[in-house]
Amino acid sequence: MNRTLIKDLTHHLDEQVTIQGWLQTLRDQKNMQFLIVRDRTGLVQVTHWKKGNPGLAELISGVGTESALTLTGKVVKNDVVKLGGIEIQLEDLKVESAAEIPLPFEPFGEYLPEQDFRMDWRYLDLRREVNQLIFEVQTTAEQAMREYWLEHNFIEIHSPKIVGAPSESGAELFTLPYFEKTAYLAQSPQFYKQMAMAAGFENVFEIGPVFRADPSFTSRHMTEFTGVDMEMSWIDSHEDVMAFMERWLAYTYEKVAGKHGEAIKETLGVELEVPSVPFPRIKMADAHKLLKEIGYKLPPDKLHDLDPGAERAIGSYFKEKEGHDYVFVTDWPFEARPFYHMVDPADRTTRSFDLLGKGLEVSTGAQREHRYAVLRDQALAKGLTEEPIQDYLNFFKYGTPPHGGFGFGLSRFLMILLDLPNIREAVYIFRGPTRLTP
RNA sequence: GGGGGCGUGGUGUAGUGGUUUAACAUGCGGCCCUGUCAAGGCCGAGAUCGCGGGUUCAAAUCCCGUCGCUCCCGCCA
Repeated sequence: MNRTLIKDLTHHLDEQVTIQGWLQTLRDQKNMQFLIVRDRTGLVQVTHWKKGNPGLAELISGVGTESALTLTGKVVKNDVVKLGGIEIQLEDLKVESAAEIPLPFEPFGEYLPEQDFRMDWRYLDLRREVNQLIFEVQTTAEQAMREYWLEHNFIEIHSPKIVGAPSESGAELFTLPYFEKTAYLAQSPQFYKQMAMAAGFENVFEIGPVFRADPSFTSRHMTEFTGVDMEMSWIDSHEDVMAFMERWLAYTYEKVAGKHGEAIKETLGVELEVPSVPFPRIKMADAHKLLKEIGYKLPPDKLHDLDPGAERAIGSYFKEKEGHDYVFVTDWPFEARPFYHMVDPADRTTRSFDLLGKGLEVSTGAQREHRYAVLRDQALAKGLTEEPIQDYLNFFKYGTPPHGGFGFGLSRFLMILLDLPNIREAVYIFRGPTRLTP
């Protein structure tokens, strides 16, 4: 099979070609049949003069839209044709796989079913151009991230997703029967990437699944998502992590904008702007002052934290003030952070940050506490006991460099990048508290 | 887990107490017309209005319960 892609048809004028794709529209007339055929690269009109081949005409009449076809014919220039000014004069057609009639919904209709229904028929939903673009962008973004890491001597790791002990709070863990024991699905690669620091890998990254048993019903939570994690050694503070991260992210934007900028603008109406480096930074204490100034009232139980409304307020403040989509909120109080974040002796804040993108929390990072005794004491201060985290604490017994890193949500990043209103549009298959299929 | 909203043919909507044999669009089936191109025209099938109970002479419409979906909050990426 010598398949020609639809986007390349203009290079084959007056030649016989074979194309493969889906029937998007059939206009079945008295004398002529017009088939609009789609592959990943575009659309083309295929014409058939019925009297030339009545048998073929009959076959075509019975083909449902979205059937998978192989078509052979001659490419001709025809200015009358509104779709690209070319058409294929059909000679042969093979129905590789007929689509049942009717379809559950029309992926290319003038309106879309509600999201939950589209999720039921995700493979049809994904046929839409915008969805193909989203995952092309994701592919390019991940490649750019890897490129940047590899240029900076990072090692890729794949940490286990079946774990024997909680890696952080112990909440939000899925349990799993494991022979005679109970295991858990990893809620984070946190401990394992720190283990790589103890192992002398110096710089590591991992892109992999993360599981959270939190029954969260929002447009930005999933029970399984792809975590983008990295950890780097020999840092002085969280500032080193942020400085790396913003360049890494700007590099990713450059690559995505270069490859898909036009398509993104055309299909999604979003003008990609590569964020300038450095990103704005604001310390948590100052963020609280800022919120007071701009009149955002935090609930009383949020004295050491931010709520989503505050994050959106801070995001739009920096967008307006500095024209920046991203802002680091740094130096969080220990009360709002996990035990392994390093506490700065100067002001008792942690050397940590959240990265907000368009007001959405997309990443959390920190310098980690690498001193065994201090780490143990911080765990105890959080009410943890040593026993379940002893394996983790042991990482810091035999020479572990100062280090830090971040976790970053891949789908949340796509939401921010492409202005998607719901994380379910930014992930291949959504997993939520009540969504286990397809 | 707490709170709000929604649930009407396959799909998207209209209808918020009686004039509704539930309307419109799209899709589906049939016929007609035509090198069509967001094709057009005519006809047709398709919903006991999520489910259960109640109020009323009368319920898609009001009330209660329940289920489903959804958004917000909590929590986080």
